[in-house]
Amino acid sequence: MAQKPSIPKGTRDFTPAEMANRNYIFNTIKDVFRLYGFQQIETPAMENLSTLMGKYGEEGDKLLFKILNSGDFLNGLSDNELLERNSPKLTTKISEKGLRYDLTVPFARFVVQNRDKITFPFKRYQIQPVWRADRPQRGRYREFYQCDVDVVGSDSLLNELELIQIVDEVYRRLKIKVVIKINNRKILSGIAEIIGEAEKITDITVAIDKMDKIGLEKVNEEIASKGISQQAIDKLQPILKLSGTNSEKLNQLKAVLSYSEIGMKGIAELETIFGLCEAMKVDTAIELDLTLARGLNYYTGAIFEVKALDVEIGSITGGGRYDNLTGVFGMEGVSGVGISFGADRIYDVLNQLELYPENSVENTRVLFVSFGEKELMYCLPWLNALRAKGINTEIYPESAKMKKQMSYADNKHIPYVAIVGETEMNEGKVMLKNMKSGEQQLCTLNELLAIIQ
RNA sequence: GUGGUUAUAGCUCAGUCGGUUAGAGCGUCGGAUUGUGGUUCCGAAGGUCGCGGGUUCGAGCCCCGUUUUCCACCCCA
Repeated sequence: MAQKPSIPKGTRDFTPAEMANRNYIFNTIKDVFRLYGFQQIETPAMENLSTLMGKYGEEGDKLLFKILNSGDFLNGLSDNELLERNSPKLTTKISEKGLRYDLTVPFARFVVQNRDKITFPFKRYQIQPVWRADRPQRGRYREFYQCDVDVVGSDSLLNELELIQIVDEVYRRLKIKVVIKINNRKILSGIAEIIGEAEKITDITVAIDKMDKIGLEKVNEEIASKGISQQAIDKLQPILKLSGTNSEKLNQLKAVLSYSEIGMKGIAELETIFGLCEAMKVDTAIELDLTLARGLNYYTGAIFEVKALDVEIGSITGGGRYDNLTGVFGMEGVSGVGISFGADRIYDVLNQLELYPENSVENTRVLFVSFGEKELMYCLPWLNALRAKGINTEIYPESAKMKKQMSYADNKHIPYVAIVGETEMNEGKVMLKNMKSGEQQLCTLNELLAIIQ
């Protein structure tokens, strides 16, 4: 055998059956997005590296797939530069493009670049693959789809509400039980401020984000290792051990954060959002979770994460508010808030729970079986007529044996087979076989339509 | 990037202590059945045992390297 073909690690092929299931997810999500007035855009798979670099932290830069310049990419490089073996420095000289890492940064770029063509508040959705040079493992791929919805150019917390409603509706339709975890970056900032470590906020949030995984003790260890004083860590404890309902937690927080203006603002925002959700009777449980920090450093207000209740897979949706995302591209003062559905993880969840609907509408409804040139010419107008009625129809393209043609129909789960031979042609009919019951009858075109429609 | 793990037919996997010609199920193809699939029966094709090197009289099996798979960490959807 020749060399076995393969695909890059962390990437996947999708069979027709798998695509039917994936499209079910994408269509469900899309339908809900449109229901709330969001419009679709697309951006290129590759962006200039200058757009991407520095937006995801230094870790993110490493996880970017970089595209080698075309042609003689070593042209203009001195031998000295090559001998230095300084990869990051060399990278900037031999690669100027990279594959997108998420949809949010390209979207920010899009807004800045197309500001003359869009009306604010701009509500867009975007469903495209993103790429990360990560090491793949369960629920983690190097190529995966994100389904982003964002609103830019509006500070209103109504947007946060609508995003929560979208989450609520999407997972209701997909029949996945979830919990929405919510937090607010301003509260985290307030906490850092109160304990006197305002500038260590990132370290603190990264550490407490791991609360679920490694527990209180290890979180404290990690915080300490970042050079935060024991005194500050002590002050942090009551906050990490918060309990009760959302409003109980908020009240406890109010007591702790009363001297932090920003912290109190975060609390007020959360109270508003909870109030709105209650008024709108959002079904899904919403849980204030201070350990929710998320790595992306551009969130400034609400932070969301959605976890599936019945499957262990990490978060399947995440997002938040970022006050000045377009600022890095020279457009100040535009606030945005958005969330991203991880289609591939949702796909894994649905696979594990087998929650797909039965009807595969995309499938062929009728297969014509025929035995030769004459029969073929007889069938083709029938195919035209059925397709004109919007019925998915195909004909087996070779005059193969009946057994083979029937097996083909069977494997493709085609519910009806129309058999055409001498007898049928003489009568101007076809023999229609129901593949499930095995019954068959001679039909005119209208009789056939009546049966299969 | 760090640590561990895996690799045998298209797929899922057996393969004893290192011993002759590497097996099964499923799938594919052909036949039983020239116009009837899903069930059954018969038969066939399909392998550089991931790749490269080493140890040995002899390696799918042991050793080294490399690639790959999966898992944990980092990080994340």
